[in-house]
Amino acid sequence: MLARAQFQRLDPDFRRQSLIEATARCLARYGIGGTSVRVICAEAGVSAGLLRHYFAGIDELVAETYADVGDTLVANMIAAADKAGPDPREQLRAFVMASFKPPIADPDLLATWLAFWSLIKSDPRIRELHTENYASHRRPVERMVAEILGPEASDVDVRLTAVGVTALVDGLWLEICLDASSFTPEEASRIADKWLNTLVGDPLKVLAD
Amino acid sequence: MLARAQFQRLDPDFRRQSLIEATARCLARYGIGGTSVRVICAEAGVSAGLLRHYFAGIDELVAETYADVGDTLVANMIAAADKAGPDPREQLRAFVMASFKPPIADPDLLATWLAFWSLIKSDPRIRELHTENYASHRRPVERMVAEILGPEASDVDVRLTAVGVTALVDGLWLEICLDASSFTPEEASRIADKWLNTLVGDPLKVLAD
DNA sequence: CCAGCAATATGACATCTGTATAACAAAGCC
DNA sequence: GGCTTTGTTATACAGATGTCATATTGCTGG
Repeated sequence: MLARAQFQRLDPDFRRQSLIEATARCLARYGIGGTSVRVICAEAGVSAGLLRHYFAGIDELVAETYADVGDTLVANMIAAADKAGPDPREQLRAFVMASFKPPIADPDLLATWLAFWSLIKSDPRIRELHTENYASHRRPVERMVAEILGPEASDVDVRLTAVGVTALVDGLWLEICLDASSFTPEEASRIADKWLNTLVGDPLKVLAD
Repeated sequence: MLARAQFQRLDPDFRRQSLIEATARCLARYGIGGTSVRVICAEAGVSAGLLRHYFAGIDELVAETYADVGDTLVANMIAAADKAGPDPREQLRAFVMASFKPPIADPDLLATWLAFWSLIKSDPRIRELHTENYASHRRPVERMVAEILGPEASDVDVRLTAVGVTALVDGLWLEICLDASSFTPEEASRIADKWLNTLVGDPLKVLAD
């Protein structure tokens, strides 16, 4: 009887990445409570012991998954902004609108995100990653806002405007992921447009009055 | 030797409530992953077996905690709105501003909330409670918005305006809880004020243009 | 084609989980 | 004061968890 190969020996980098992606799928599907070493490895089609061959433990794997998902997300949004051309106003608009359509407006993504957020309290590494990711999300917003408002705008104006943009986008994103039936992506875009016009419509001293 | 009383026999309603509050504290402090039957009961100063004397299981206890925390939250915000007097505009403003100050703007509360949200995917009861709580949060917003916009405003206008208010408030609340250093409650209020003026400044056809 | 290394699998481990069961004890009733 | 009720504890159990030590196995350089 011819013995079938019992496993495949793959490129280490590929295996690492496939474990990370399996973790993301599990977090999206089962939440943090249902995502264990064995569940992840089954999803990746791999024995449970292999996890510790590539990662110091499940906590490290989850952290690397956070970094991976977060980077992909920010990269997606920046790519959307870049595609909008050179006008910073159009860039910001594209950046914002990308949040209301797939793959960003996605209940699975929110579920994954919630799993990460729920670890911030207990896991210092996750807390660190969150701070980094949040900064790399806000940085481009502040850059675009600064360009739109022009050099006369104060730092406070820029900062608060960016905060306002981020807040509305996060809130709409949250709601549309939690309950897609409460409003459509187009409606979200209309709301966001109104808000953007208000915030960056008057080029001077928008919020610090 | 005089034997000390080994436990206290308390009013069932009181014990139930103390278990619920202990659960809320544990969720805030340790997250969903660190909140087990034994941890909750230790926090409540009670033996582990007692949980099942008052609740069908830990899932039910967590669900009741969700209902309790959610109701308290909504009640707080409605109380803030009521204290603002009869003008619906001032009511809405007070309702919104309450989100940026304690006890609503509180990292522990967000942590608790994240724990609940992370269960929506897997626990149908939690999903149900979320829908209810969300509705009871939006209902007063829509009521106030409708009063402000007046009878000429279409249902779509009212709905989308309420969505916009809720989204900005949620986003600002999220950010201020996650990182209190990024802006102050006063700054959040200024941003929200600007948004409210935009949304309900023009009494007609605000968003459906 | 063989040797040796590294990727992968296997099984065992202590610990923690939620729950079930039974013994205990505190308060109320007669 | 004894009895009943039931709030409360203690213990045990099966299963799941993360990790570890060890045994395989696939691949590659000679």
